[in-house]
Amino acid sequence: MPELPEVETVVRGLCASLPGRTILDVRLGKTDFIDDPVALAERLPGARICKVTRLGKFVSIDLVPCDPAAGMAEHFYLVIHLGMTGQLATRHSDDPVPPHTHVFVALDNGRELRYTDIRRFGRILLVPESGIAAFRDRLGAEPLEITLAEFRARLGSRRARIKALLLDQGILRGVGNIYADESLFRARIHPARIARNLTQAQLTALHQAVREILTAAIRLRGSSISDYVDADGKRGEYQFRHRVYQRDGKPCVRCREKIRRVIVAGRSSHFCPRCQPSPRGHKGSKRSLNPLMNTDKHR
DNA sequence: AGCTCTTCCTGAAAGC
DNA sequence: TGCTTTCAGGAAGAGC
Repeated sequence: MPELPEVETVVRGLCASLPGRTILDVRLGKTDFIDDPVALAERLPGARICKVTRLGKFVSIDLVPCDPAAGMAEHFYLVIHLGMTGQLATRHSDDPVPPHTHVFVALDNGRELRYTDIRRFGRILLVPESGIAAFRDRLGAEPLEITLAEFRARLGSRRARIKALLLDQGILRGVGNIYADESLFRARIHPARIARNLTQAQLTALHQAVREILTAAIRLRGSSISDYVDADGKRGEYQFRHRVYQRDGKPCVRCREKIRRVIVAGRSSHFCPRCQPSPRGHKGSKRSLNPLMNTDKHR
């Protein structure tokens, strides 16, 4: 499932093949995951691809319309979220087409950009130049760029569970279930901890853990759990480095305790019960009869 | 404010 | 064996 490292890997692949190309034609299969399929089919042909970037888990393709008559044409952006099973790849037009391929963007070099998505949880939309700043702003901070001070400010005062906040794209953009669990394990923080009850040291550790985990995952071209492949159809290798994600029942690499899976914030969460101690008073551990035991010493 | 539930969708795996 | 059921999950929206 594509999260920041997977999308970053796809974007790097597309950067090698798309910029400078002109779009000749668009063909669409199922369109229920496309914001405005008519606009897509009308506006893409003739447009030139300037660059490809990542915005959290979104791929953003910067386009300039072909409009020789009207000199200064406004850029627009083809923005793609890969959802759970989305794949973006450039292929030769006569390469075999995998099932569930619903968007074909023909390029001026005999190749085409294809979007394949088994479950169609992905999204495709067009964003005008005038809307791209607002689109970016309603996403949270880039996890690889956020400073410690800003990280603390965004998370440290919240009453929600830390796992829910890590997954909230309006706070941090790009972290999903795999890297949230892996980051919390590295920082030794239980996923159900309330964010504002964490110590400054724990927030610092988490800030660093998120960046280290994401950086390491990008280096290994992401995690291939089921369907994920990059723009060249290649699988990632970070799944072999997972310490907790989908390792429930297996021994913790640090202490040999069995990794557990629980639902936190509606999502399956994997953690080591010994390395990531449960919050006081939370179900699973006996609630203390002494109310003083439930006060938070750290704030 | 933040939680749970539901919806979207398909294929894999479990259940019978 | 072959059918049916269950589950998984990113994000958004409803309702509490």
